[in-house]
Order: sequence, then structure tokens, then C-alpha cells
Amino acid sequence: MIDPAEATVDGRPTPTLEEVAREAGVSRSTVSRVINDLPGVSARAREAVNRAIERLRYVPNEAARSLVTRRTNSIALVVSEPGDRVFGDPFFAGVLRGIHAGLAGSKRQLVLMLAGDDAGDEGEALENYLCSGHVDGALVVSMHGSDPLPGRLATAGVPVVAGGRPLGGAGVPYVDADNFTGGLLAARHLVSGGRRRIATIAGPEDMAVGIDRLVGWRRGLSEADLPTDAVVHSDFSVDGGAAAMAELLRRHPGIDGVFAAADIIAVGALRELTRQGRRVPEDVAVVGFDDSVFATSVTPALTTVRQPVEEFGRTLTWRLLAQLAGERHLPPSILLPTELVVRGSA
Amino acid sequence: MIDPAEATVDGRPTPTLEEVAREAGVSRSTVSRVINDLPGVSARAREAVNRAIERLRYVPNEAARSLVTRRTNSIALVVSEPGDRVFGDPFFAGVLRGIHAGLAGSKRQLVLMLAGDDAGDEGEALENYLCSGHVDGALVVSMHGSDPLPGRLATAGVPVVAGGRPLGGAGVPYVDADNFTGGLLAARHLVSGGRRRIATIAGPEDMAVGIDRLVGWRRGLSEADLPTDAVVHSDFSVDGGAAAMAELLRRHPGIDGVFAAADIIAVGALRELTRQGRRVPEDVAVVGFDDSVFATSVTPALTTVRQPVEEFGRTLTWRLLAQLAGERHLPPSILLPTELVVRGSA
DNA sequence: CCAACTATTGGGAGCGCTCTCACCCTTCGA
DNA sequence: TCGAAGGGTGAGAGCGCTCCCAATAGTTGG
Repeated sequence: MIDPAEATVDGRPTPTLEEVAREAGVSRSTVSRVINDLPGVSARAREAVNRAIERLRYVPNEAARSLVTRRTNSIALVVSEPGDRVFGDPFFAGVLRGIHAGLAGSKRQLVLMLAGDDAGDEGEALENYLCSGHVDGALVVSMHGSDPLPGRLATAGVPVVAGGRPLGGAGVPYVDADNFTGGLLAARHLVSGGRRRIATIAGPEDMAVGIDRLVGWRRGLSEADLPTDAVVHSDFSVDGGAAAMAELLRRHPGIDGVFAAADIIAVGALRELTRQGRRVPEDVAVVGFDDSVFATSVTPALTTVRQPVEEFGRTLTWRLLAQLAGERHLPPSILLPTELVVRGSA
Repeated sequence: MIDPAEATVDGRPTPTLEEVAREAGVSRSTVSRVINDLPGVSARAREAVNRAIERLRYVPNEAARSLVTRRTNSIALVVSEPGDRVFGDPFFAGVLRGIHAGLAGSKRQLVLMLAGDDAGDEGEALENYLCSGHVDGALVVSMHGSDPLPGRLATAGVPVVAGGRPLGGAGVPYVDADNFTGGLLAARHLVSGGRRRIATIAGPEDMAVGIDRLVGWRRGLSEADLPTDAVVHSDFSVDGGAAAMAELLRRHPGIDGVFAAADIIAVGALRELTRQGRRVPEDVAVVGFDDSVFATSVTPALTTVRQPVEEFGRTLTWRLLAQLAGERHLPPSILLPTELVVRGSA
């Protein structure tokens, strides 16, 4: 334990508002006004205070501040995922980067919270925590099924924005990529490449991202009067993608095109196709989704649907900050464009 | 803005200690004792309090608490990186997962902080922030050069553990993988495979992780009296790896083995080798480092040095928590074992 | 010259919690 | 029977800050 006579930079005790005030020859109130950039302070006083702050290396005590203002200057990033996957996914990484970029200059901290496994006891604890004013707002990403959390938070008055369309449909604002159009573009590309027996390795059935891409793909095939029955679901992993590809080949040996709902899945599919001696793209064309680092790290490079991951994160943050700032008439949901990137695999 | 008459779960105002006390028919002190699990409370009172807490859905106000205890129940994860890379790196992802796992059950929150670009103004702000008791401790990872931050924090009395050996050498405790041995194992494997003209694509020159692996590789070649001059540095990216490989082939066309300081670099190297018509492993053997998802997503699968990423994160957290708990005689540094995983590329 | 303002400032009351200390009420040994 | 020794409890004083309100100084108009 640290000595109660708390030490800070070069061993002096942490200065308080009071001490800054004394040093500057003004009152606490004035210092507070300067710190919070409130009007009604003479230039002279303001300058004296700033000098004192500089000299004492004063940093406001966030705890004291948030005790009275009931703001915490921190927002939570809640990841509704068994925790095991999430990180490691280039998509999530990009989003995180975007979130951070969006937060820069806002003086707010990012608190990372993994909503462990299924609801259970921990889920309730998390909800209570978030609802009790420990964060100013929350970003909820990677939801499965109709996760009640975002809705509950919103109901409790905690500003929340979902990353990815919430399945429950609760009136929670969200930001998402245009997954439907992405799936549609992928399907159309395969069709226009002359493929006739087109399958898809869809994402998890309980996530909007999986569903929307699948629906887009279906539409693309239907437009061309092609069958849409070659569907297998997979989680977002290489091995999952490989297993799904194997299953697909078993059920529909005549496949000549595959749309994988994520690059990482496509990588697995590619591996399985190669293993079984099918050439890509000659025998089977493969289209991925994400345009992540995986897309260009395999041979042949993946034709894939690009989604603006970093913008995704930035937009998410922006939306929440705007809400926190009390802005009105914010769009309830924002869809970011997706586009096809053609490379060697299809 | 939210109505000052703050609302929480189902719209009731946030309950305070006082109200719980009233509800339970005891005093604030007793409730506080129950919450903090302190002795000296009769079973009857304890139960009454717990019931009241349950009924009111009471959650302690962290701000008020930390104002008086001077603990925040949160620790910072400081990533000293231009922010652009970091995430997206499966290594970092794994560490993050480990950190989170290590934190589970400790009631502490993880606050993510990116130490933007070079020191500058922002660097000082970050340092002040961390030194002013806003977090109980800090984990600093991905340091470049002789980053002064960890040393400064330690001096200021902020418990800190570095992830990766700090180059400055400041007496900051750290956790790291045994990179030297990893490099050594990689080199020996290439040598024992009959390779005679062995190169390396080392990591950044200003990071311990890059240096240590390089030194290990050198030792491995020296043992076999092989030259150690074929060295090119690269950042941790596919494109960087490809460029480095191209450079290497230009300078040393006779290369028959390459040790890449990271799988992601190896992926780039593989791409360039393929592009130039060299077969792997027939013409050139490639060994990576990390045993990340990339290792098995390319063809041929990478022979690589595995480091226990998740354990890395867990150990980091454990070490910091132990320090926070006031444990004495903690090891100043911890080296985690690395091992060779043989696959197709070498 | 005074009332009526406005610009600037300081004082004080908490925010919700922890923690020390004094005060019970038992129980027990002498 | 009384004093000592505790276990259990509650009152009170802040932690460092914000924010309301009153006070003061400086202007202006009538």
C-alpha cells in the first residue's frame, strides 16, 4: 500500500483546488471556473490561476468532480461476446481504432467491459453497474440474439448506441455497415462471373450481421433465378470456415462459387478447397467480406466486400457523444456503405 | 442532458447508502461494513442490509468511494503506439484477452489509453493523469525506444508493470516472452534443416522484442559458424514483411532460409517469395514468430515460434494485482517460455 | 448623487461514501 | 457486586469538487 501522504510527480503531495487557489491568490470558485472554462473570470485572474496550475502540476480529482456533477467522463465499450473471440478479429480491432479516434479530444476515457458468457449473475451485475451512473454512456457491440442489454440501458436512461443492428429491435440507436447490400454485391459479382451453383457460408444465425449478409446474398441469386439453398452457417474463425466449406462440398459437390460472410471464414474455405484439390478461382470462385488484412495475405488474394471499419468506430463514438451533448434530431440509425473489391479469388 | 432527478433501472432514483440504511433499519456505518465485508457486524444486521440492497438494487457510488479511499478500482492499459497498428495485431489481441481474464473477479475495470504519437503535449497530459491517482496502477505495453513513461510512473509511486522488456532498463518490473530463446530455436531449426544461407526479417530496431529475437537468431547461426549479415528490419505488417523480403532477396539472392520476427511479417515474406517464383519450403524455408491465426491461414502453414500470448496478459495482470495487494518479494521480471511449432514452411 | 445594473468574486452547502471514535450492552473474572 | 473486556453500533468529520447565492466593485442613467 502506498503511504497515505500520497505522492505524485517528484514526490510532492497531490495538490488540490484549494491549494491552487491559495497559490493564485483567488478563491476556490474562481479556480473552478477557470478549469471548467466558465465565463465571468477576469483575464488577470484566469492567468494567475493557469500559472498556479502549471506550477503545481495540478490535475483535477476526477472522483470528487464526478461525485457532484454526476458525470464520469468515461464511456463503456461493452462487448457482448464470450470474450474468447472478439479481440483478434481484425474487424473488431479496426472498430476499436475508430472508437479511439472518435474519442480523441473529447477528454473522455474508454472503459472496456466484456459481458462474459450468458446473462447469468454477471450480466445483472454489469447492467446494474452501467445503470448506476458509473459511465456517461455505452457502446454495445457484437451482440448475439436479442440481447436485452441495450434496450435495458436505454430504458434506464443511459445513453447507448449499438454497433450493429440489434436483433431485438428495441428502439436503440445503432450504427451498422450496409450488410444487405454487401451480400447483394457479392452475389451479383459471382453471378456476373458466370457462376451458376453459388453457395454461402453465412455468419452466426443469431447475429444481425450474419442474417443481413445472407439475405442480401439470397436477393442477388433470386434476381438471377438461381437457387439459394446452399447455405451453411459458421462462426467467425478460420477453422469454422474450413469446416463449413467441407460441409458445403459434401452437400453440394457442384458448387462453383462461394460467398463467405467474413474474410476469416473465406480463409478457412480457401484452405479446405485447396485441400480437396479445387482450384480458386478456376473451379470455385470465393468472395469474402471485410477487406481485412486476411484478404491480401492469402493466395489468391480475396475478392471481398469492404466495409469501413474504422469509420464504423468513429461514427459509433460520434453518435454517442452527440447524444451526450444533448443534440436533438439525431438519426436513429446509420448505415455505412459497403463496396466490392475485386481481386484474384473471384 | 438527463434530468437531475437521475433515473436508474425502472426509473427510480439511484439509492444511496443512507437509504439502504433506513430501509434496513441500521446506520450508514453498518451498511458500509457489510458492503466492504468488514468484521464486526451481527448476522442479523448483515442479512437485513443484504435484503435492503437487493430490494433497492443498490450499487455503491464509485466516485464517492474513491474520493475517500483514494482507490479507483480501475487500472490503465497504456499502449505506447502511434495507435494505428496495435489493434489488429493478433498478438495484442491475445494479450488483451489474457489481461481481461486476469482481471476477472478482481472487481477492477480496465481503462484503455493510447499514448498517441511522440511525447509532445499529450504525453505529459497522460503522465499527469496517471500520476494523479486516477487509476490504481498501469500496464504499459508495446513500448518503443527507451520510453520514459514506465520509469516516471514508477518514480511517482504509481504501480506499473511493463509488457515487454523496457529498453530504458529503468527498474520497472516487466513480463516478457523469452524472445532470445525463440530466435535461437528458429535459427537452430533452420540450420538443422540443412539451410546454409539464412536471413532474418527482424522487428523494429527500437523495440526489445525486435532486438531480442534478432540476438537469439544471431546466436543460433554463430553456433553453426554461419554468417549473420543478412538482416533487414520491418514493422509488424504484411506489406512491411513483403518489402523486407524483396530487399533481402535483392541483397542476398542465395538465401535459403528466413526467420521472420512475427507471423504477420512471415505472411508478407511468403507472398513476396511466391511472387518471385521461389517455392516454400523447397527453395526457401520460412519460420515465423507468434503462432498466431496467420500461421495456419497461409499455405504452406507456418513453422513458427509460439509464445503464450494469453498467459502473457494474465501474468501481466497478476503481477500488477499482486503489487497492488501489497505483496512483497515479487519477481522483478518474468520471462515466459517460447517453443517451436513445426509445420510446412520450414 | 443615488438607484439600478452588470461583471467579478468568495463563502458555504453538500455530492455519497469511509473511517475514527465514542458509546452502548453483554459477558466474565475477581 | 463491580470493573474490565469486548462485540456491535451509530454519530460525525471530512475526501475535493461544483454550484448556488450573496457580496462587492465598477458603470451607467436619471
